[in-house]
Amino acid sequence: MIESSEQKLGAADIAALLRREISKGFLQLHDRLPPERMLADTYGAARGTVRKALTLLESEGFVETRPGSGTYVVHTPADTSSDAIENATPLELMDTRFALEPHICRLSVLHGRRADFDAMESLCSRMETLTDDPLAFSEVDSEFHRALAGSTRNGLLIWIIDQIGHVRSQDDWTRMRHLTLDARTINQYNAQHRQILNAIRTREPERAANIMKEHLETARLSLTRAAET
Amino acid sequence: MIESSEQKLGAADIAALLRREISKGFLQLHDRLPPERMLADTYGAARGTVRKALTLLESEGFVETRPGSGTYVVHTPADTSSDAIENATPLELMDTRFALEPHICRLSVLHGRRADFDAMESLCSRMETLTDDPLAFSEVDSEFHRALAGSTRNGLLIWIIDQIGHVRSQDDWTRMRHLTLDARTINQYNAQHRQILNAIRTREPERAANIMKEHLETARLSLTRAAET
DNA sequence: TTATTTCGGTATAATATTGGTTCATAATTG
DNA sequence: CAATTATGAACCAATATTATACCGAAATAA
Repeated sequence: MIESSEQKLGAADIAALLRREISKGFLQLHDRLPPERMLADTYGAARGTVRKALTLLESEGFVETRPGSGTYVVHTPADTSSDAIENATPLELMDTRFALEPHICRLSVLHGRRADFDAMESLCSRMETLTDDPLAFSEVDSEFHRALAGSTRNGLLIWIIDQIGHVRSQDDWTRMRHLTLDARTINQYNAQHRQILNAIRTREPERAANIMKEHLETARLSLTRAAET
Repeated sequence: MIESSEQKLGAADIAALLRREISKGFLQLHDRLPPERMLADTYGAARGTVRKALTLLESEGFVETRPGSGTYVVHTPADTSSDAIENATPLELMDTRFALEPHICRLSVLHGRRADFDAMESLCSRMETLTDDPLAFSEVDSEFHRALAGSTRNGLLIWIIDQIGHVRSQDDWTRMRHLTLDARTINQYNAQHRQILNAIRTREPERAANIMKEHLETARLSLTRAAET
């Protein structure tokens, strides 16, 4: 939660805590939860509140409660947020983008529509007003690359780009990324975005792909530059 | 509205912050947000402002607010995962492989080890004994491409290849795929696999990538050929 | 086996917390 | 300047939480 250090816990909060215990593996399949009265004690809540929390978890399919016996874990956590995404390194991400994005440019030439390009154009314009706000810039930058992927009309590719977008927003190294984003670099990015968009508009797939490669090379450089400091 | 350092937060800003909390997983599905009054306090805004932000998030479908109870997270962006994979078409998959696999060849040249190549070699040998068992062949074929991805040592790429491997095993069009796999086609694939592996072993990234493109083009052709029948 | 303890299931009334609303005032923006 | 937006306080209605008591099912010990 956001800042719930010393706050009275409600049923939803207790449910949230237990949900995390389960998906982190501290409470495993078929484990029995502590008795309601004990949970009430450890969380500093009344038994009725704990009971509501358990009812919530039961309706979500996490636990099963047997009268007279106890409450048991029934749900093995779905690996929604996969390790590969959470532990991906910046360099792994760069290599992946090197694989995907130039070809995405080619596909955009094939399948993109006027409206897609117009949307990307307006994103370019917005980015050009953000040369001294690295944080806002990189958010719009993500939107641009997402819009580019969207113009391929390829649901699978779009999904992949979305997934690795979650990597990009990973805390500890977006920070690193922002360190390297001075106004000069941002201007360079903006110019490259425009060139890519123009090449796609004029239906030059290889040129678009090549500029994208340059663009990624620029990004990789500023990344390694940041890693050295 | 450009400065992000230390400024009074508007409704849109607070909405953006909360949206980030949700998409980063700090606020998970079914979690209850802190009470409006507390949010107002932590963000240094009036309750009415927080309230506007929450209304925004509710109209975007991120949260749901229940009078007398609280505001709850009802949407996490990462849970759309399986749709894209389950509904991907064979052609979408081909385009995606066109994006990924040639570059994977290049990375394999950079990061692959002797043991990786030996493993791929033995897969090649096994495939060459399966010219008249399309089903077994395509299973080993998947293994080969997976092993190729593995040789990049890039966890993110490997994960992506694994994911789209689930697409390839989709029932109704593995059937379509097997229709096109006569002995002649399989022999062609086998030859291309060998060529790719050799190019990687001799450290020729571009040649490996180009043969992979040919390989995929061959696969695409036999796919469209199957679709016409 | 029986007796005892532990556990969840249920009920109740008083109290606390939460979102919903309104309004006059101050601040910010164009 | 005018217009929009944020503020802070008050009050209302809906809901949650608490504290307590008692019941029946299940596990445990004699």
